[in-house]
Amino acid sequence: MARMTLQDVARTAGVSLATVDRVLNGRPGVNADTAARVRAVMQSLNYRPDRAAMRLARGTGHRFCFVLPKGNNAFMLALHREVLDAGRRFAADRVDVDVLEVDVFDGEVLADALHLLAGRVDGVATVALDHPSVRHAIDELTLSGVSVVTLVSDVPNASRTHYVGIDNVAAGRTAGSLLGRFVGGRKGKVGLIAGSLALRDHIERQMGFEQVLGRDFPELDVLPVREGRDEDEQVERLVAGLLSAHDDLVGVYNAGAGTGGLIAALEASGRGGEVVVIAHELTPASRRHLLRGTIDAVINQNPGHEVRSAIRVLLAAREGMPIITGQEQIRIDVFIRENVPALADGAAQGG
Amino acid sequence: MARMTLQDVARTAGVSLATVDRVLNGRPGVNADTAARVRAVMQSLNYRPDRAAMRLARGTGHRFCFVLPKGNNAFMLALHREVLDAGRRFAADRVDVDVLEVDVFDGEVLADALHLLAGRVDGVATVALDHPSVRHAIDELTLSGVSVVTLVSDVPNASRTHYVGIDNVAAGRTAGSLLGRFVGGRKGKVGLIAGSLALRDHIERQMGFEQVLGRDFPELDVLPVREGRDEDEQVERLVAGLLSAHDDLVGVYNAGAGTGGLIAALEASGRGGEVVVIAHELTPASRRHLLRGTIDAVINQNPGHEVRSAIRVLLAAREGMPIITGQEQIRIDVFIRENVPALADGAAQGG
DNA sequence: GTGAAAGCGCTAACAC
DNA sequence: GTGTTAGCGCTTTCAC
Repeated sequence: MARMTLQDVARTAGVSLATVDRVLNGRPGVNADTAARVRAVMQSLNYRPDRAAMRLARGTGHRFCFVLPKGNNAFMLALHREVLDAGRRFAADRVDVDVLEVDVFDGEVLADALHLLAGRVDGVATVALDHPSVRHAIDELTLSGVSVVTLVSDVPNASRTHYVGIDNVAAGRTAGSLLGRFVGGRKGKVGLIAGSLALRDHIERQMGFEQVLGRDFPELDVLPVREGRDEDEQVERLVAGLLSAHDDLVGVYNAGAGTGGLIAALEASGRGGEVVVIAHELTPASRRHLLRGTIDAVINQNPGHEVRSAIRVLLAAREGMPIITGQEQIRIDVFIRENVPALADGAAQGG
Repeated sequence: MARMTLQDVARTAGVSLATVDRVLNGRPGVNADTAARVRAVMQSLNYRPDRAAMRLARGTGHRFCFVLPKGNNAFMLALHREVLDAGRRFAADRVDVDVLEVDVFDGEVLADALHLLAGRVDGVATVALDHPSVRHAIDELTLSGVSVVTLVSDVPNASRTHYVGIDNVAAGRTAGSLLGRFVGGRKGKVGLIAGSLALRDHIERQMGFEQVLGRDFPELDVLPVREGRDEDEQVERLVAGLLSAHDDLVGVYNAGAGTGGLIAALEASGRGGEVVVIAHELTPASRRHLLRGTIDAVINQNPGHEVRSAIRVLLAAREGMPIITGQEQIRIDVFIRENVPALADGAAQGG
C-alpha cells in the first residue's frame, strides 16, 4: 500500500490536480458537488498531504521575532540562547528567528517595539508586561496579520494566539506546599520575595503561595512581599533584613530572580541550616546550591521547551495546522537535589 | 537577503549541481580541490539545505515499530495511545508508525519478535528486558541496518542508538528524599514495592531509594522489597500485609504499577493519614488520589514526550541529522497536588 | 468552474 | 571526476 498523492485523488475523482488542490485548501471556485466528490475520494483513498511537498511548493518561509527583556537575568539569558539555538535548527525548515531585546518593564517602550514589527515579520513571541499600551500593540499586530504568542508572562485580554508558559498561580502553590512540608511542623515566619510586581507572573506566584500557606500551614506566618527587582544585591539586602528582624524565620520563597543574593545573605548569617529555601529557575547558581543543600527545591520552567513550543505554535498558526496540546503544555518542574537534570553539553538544556 | 540554493552554490563555484550535491552529502567521486572550493562557497554564501526539498527528492519514507508490553498497565496503555497519536501526526512527514504488543517479560519471545522486524522496518523502539537473547536480537537488528532505541527500560550493553527514558536510579533517589522529608522526622518502617525485578527500571529505582534512605534518613527502616507484579490485587495484598505486620509503618514507595491496590489497602486499614505514599506515573487513578491527598507525590515520566522523542531520534538516525540533546532528555517529573497538569483534552498528554 | 503547465530545491540515474 | 536531466508532490499562475 503505497502513499496516495494528489494525482491519485485527481485521477480517481476524474478532475484535475488544480481542482483537488482547491478543495484540499478550502479555496473558492469549486462546484459544491465536485468538492464533495473529491473529498469522498480523499477519504476512501486515505489521502494524507505531504508536508515536504507542500512547503517546497509554497516556497514561502517564515520570519519570527522573539521580544525579550534586556538585562542579565540568568533565565532570560538562557531563553535568549535557546532562541539562537532553535533558530539554527529551524533554518532547515525555512524559518528565520530573530531576537529583539527591549526594556519590557516599560509598557510604552515595549508597545513601540511591537508596533515596529508589523509588516516586518510573520510571528512574534514576547515576554510581555500586562499594560494597556502593550495589549493594544498586540491587538494591532494581530489585526495586521502577524501571529502573536505571549511567553513566560501572559497578557490575558490581548488577542494573542497562545500563551507559552507555566501556570504561575499553580507554581506559587507548589512552592508553598513544598516549603510548608519541608519546614516540618515548626512554627515561624516565612519571607516572600518577588522580582517586580509589574509582570503578571510574579504576582500570580505570590497569590498561589499565600493561598496555600494560609490554608494548609496556619503555623507559618508569611511576611509582606518585598520587591527584589531580580537583582542579587537587592535580594541580599532584603533577606539580610528579614533575618535580622525575625529570628524565627523558617523559610524563604524567592518568586523572582536574584537567588544568588538570597544565598549570600543566608550564608553570611550562618542560619542556612534552619531556613527552608525555595527558588525559581534552574540556573548554574541555583543548580549548585541545590546540590549543596542550600536550596531545598527549585521550581522551573524549561526555556528550551518554551522556545521550541513558541516556534511550533507560530508555525502551526501560519500553516493552518493544529497543534499537539499535550506537547505545548509547559510543565511546572520541581527539582530537588536528587532529580536535577545533568548539565546538557551544548548551550541547549531542557526538553 | 534571499535564501541560497544549491543552484546558487553550483553557479558561483563554477561546477554542476550534481557535484555540489556530492560534496554536501559526502558522497565519493569528487576531486579534493573541487570539494574544498565548493565547501568554501557554501560557507561564504551561508548556504543552508532545505529539508523539505531534500525529503521530497529522496522520496523515501520511514517505517518505525514500537514494541510494547502486552497487558493493561495504565502507563503502557498511555504509551500505546501516544504512539498512535504521534503516528497520525508524523504521517505528514512520511513516517509510518506501528505498534507490536508482546510479552516483554519473556526474553525469548521478545527476541523472536525483534528478529521478525529485521527487513520489515527501518527503526524499532522497544521497552526491553535486559536479557542475553534480547541483547543479541538488538545487536542483530542493528547489524541488519535497523536503528534501535530502548524505551523506558534500558539494555545498556546492546548496540542501541539511544535510550529514551528517565534515569531510574535518580528517580528512586527522588522518591526516597521526598518520602523522607514528608515523613517529617517520625521514626518507623517504610514499605517498598516493585513491579518485577526482571526489567532494569524497577531494580534501579529500588537501588536509588534505598541508597537515599540509608544515607539521609537513618530513623527510617526500609522493609525488604516485594514484587507486586504491576497488578492491583497483588499490590493490595502486599500492602495489607505490611500494614498489619507493622503498626509503625510511616511510608510506602511503589516503584511499579498497581497503585490502585496500594490505595485500597490503605483505605481499608483507615491509616491513610499517617502513611506517606509515593508512587510512579501520572494515571487517572494516581492523579485522583494525588488531588485527594491519599498519594503525597507522583514521580512521572512523560509518555507523550518519550514517544515523540523516540521518533525524532530514529528519524535523525535515518536522515543523518544531529539530535537536540536537551530536547531528548526525559525529565523526572515530580508532581504533588499543586502542580498536577490539567487533563489534556485529547488522548495526548505531556510535552 | 475547471484544467494545463511551470516550477519549488533537491536527489539519483545515467551519460560523458 | 563531472555534468545533464528527469522527477519527488504539491502550489500557482494563466488560459479556457
